[in-house]
Amino acid sequence: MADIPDRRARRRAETLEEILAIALEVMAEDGVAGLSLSAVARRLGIRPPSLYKYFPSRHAVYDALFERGQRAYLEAVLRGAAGAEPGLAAMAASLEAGARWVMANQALAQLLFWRPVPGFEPSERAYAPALAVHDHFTALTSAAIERGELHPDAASEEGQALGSSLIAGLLSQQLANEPGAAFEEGRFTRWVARLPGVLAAIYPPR
Amino acid sequence: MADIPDRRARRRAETLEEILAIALEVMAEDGVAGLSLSAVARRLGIRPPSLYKYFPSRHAVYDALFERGQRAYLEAVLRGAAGAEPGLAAMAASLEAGARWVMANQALAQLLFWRPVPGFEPSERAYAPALAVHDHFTALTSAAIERGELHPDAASEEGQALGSSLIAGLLSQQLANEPGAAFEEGRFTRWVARLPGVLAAIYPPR
DNA sequence: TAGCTTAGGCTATAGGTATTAGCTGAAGCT
DNA sequence: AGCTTCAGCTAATACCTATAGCCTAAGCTA
Repeated sequence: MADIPDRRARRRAETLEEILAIALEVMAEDGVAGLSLSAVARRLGIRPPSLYKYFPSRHAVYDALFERGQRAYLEAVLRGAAGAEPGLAAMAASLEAGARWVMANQALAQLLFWRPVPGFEPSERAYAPALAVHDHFTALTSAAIERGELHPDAASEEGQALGSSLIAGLLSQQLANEPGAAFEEGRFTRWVARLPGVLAAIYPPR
Repeated sequence: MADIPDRRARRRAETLEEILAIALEVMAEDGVAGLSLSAVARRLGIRPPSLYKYFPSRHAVYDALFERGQRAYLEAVLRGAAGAEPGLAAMAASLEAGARWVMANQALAQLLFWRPVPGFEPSERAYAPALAVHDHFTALTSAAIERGELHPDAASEEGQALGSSLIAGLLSQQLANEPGAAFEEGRFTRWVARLPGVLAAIYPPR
């Protein structure tokens, strides 16, 4: 009773997970915008309309994936910083952890950061973790400034814009040009570890 | 006779142009991957199958747009550099001209640089101008090095990777976050003019 | 000018997609 | 034991790309 509080709900949750996992498979094969509910249903062994018992629309599937993706990315970025000395070292660790996550979850990353699906706009709820990621990097920047590793201007709006563009640029280039390369060998990902140094060169302390 | 060498061919070419122009409109409204030949036919006032007299497939339309886009971008980038002093000044002018082109042709730029259409791979012919763009920026870098504005390492593979990531990052962030902003006001595009300075900070001469 | 060719439109059709409506059997609850 | 509800189903609508084949008029040629 308390052991199996709601059998049906559990089975339902399992099926839901299965659907999302298959959707990721399909996206990895056919591209993010190429996700087809019919293909998902086929692989799951049911008819397409039955999927609508779980998600009200194709966009709802994207939204669920978007939310899980943002959460997972946030967690990766936070865990990356956790073990490191605060300041630029933590920033380097966090950026690298995030970049590794992106390279390991390319289809999902494209959905999160490039919005390649025509009519899809994530819900506020799904977008929330992205704000936490932003706050996290703002905090890392502030810590680096306090430690005298960066000029205070690095925390300005323009500094944040440049910082986010740096990592976004490296990853978008890596995904577009060498999606299969290992993190250590990627022409672009190899720069990730040096990104805090780049930032320090542009915003030298004092 | 020599005046109107082939009337039919001219009309055909006109219709072809019209189709591509409408396709751009549709892409701007419904997203790059949301291009529908039926919508194009509807706006042109013909039935969808008639479009196949002009293009053998939807991908062929993308390919024609891709080629024209690459050509136009190449021209923008070359013209930008043309009036400027060689070296970093020319690089700044060229980057800015390219960035302005991207912001003015967002749908096309997404097709060119982000490949958001599931099965679409541009033909070699359509891709050719992209190689010229690459060569152009390599030449600009070399000139800057010769003038003592950059360290020779800027011409290395890793230097080129960073340079292309810098501009790609700024533009992808601008398009994703403030697609409607004017070039001068964009939080990210405002960095474009300072990009050569950034490069010089990372690869200081001597 | 008369006749032939063909480009560029059309309809019909096949097979794919998302989505809605409504039926049904069985699982689970009371 | 009976009731409820859930999770599947089929059928149908309204799109989409793409192919096959018809038909007309524009344009070329004898």
